[in-house]
Amino acid sequence: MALEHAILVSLLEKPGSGYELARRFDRSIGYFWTATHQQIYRVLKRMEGDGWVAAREVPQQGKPDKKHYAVAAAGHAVLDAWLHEPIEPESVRHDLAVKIRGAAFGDPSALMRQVERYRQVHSERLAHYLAGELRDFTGPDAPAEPDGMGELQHVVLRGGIAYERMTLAWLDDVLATLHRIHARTGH
Amino acid sequence: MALEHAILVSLLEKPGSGYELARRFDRSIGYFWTATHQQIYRVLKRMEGDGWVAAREVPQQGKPDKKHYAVAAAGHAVLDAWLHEPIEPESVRHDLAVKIRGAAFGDPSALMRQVERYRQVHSERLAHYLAGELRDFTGPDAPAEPDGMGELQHVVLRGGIAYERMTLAWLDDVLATLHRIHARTGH
DNA sequence: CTTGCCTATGAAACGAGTTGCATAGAGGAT
DNA sequence: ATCCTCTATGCAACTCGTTTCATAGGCAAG
Repeated sequence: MALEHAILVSLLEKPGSGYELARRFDRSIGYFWTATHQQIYRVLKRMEGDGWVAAREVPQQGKPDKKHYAVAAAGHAVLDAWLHEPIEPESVRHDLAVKIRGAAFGDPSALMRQVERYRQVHSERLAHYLAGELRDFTGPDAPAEPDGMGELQHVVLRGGIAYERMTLAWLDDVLATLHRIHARTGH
Repeated sequence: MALEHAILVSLLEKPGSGYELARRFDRSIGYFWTATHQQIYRVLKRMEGDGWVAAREVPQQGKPDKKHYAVAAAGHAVLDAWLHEPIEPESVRHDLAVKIRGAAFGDPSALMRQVERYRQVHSERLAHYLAGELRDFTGPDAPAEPDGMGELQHVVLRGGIAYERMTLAWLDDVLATLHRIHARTGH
């Protein structure tokens, strides 16, 4: 489990409240790591108890008070140790792959409609990534910070883009295969 | 949650015991869906109670008795209904992406070693997929079954191959980026 | 003026997945 | 002789993630 680490990285990139973190996990970070606000609040509280992060109460007008979090020295050490640990293999769980193999025992045309919708989602996600890349990394402001923070964010985004392109090409392959089978078994 | 559906598909492709299923989930099916024997036994028992699968006790000599499962009519109906449901977006959880962004606040060279090991794992996985493709789908026995079971298994495998190729190319990109940053910040 | 959304945090219950342990006989290795 | 591995199933405890609900003020739309 590494939600703690994802929170540490996000807070190092930019400190903020649990609520702000939850929104980031719905956006940029959420493309490769999902978390609900419940998880974030709970883990954040534990991390504060362990001294990984330090909270500062910020009174606000018109809005509820918020707790502003920043990474403490202990949290920094934890992250550094984690970077030295081996990368764990992702635990795969692809609904779609199961459905495709299941289509042999059901109605392939039913699946085709769902795959087309799914393809649309990934097509939009790719467009969104590309727009983000243009905005944040390929524009006139592509500064070479010494820490390489932006450069590393960019290479992760390029990974997302490569993933979406690969997925779209594969979904076309899937659709062609389903069509072929449907044409054969349909009559 | 769709472990039930993964089990149904696997049992339709070939009926068998919980133990056999667990081994399949460590092999072919495990490439896109992981499950331990604990989960499988528990879910299998529930599915039997719900009438989705039917069990048959098979006494064996020298080995413990086993329960041989096959999909019942109700299970077939459940699977068919599931195929009509929309495909849920995968919940992403990429340790590596978090680590890469974390490398901006730690030691990039520590991460490089881990990425190189990780690349090795994916390289081996690709080789394994390609060997499996050659063995099961590209050999002399590539029969056109009317139900398209093998064809659908093949397109899922092609997805795995495409994923590994994309990942390897991206990992090279990641390594080049880490090298660049390390060279810049190292001195 | 009431309904609904946004900010901001949190409790409680539930469900799914993981880990450790237990049983038990057959067979191979040291 | 002893240890390890494989087949085959299962219980119990635990962790992690999801869902539902609650509070509470401000703001905008109808």
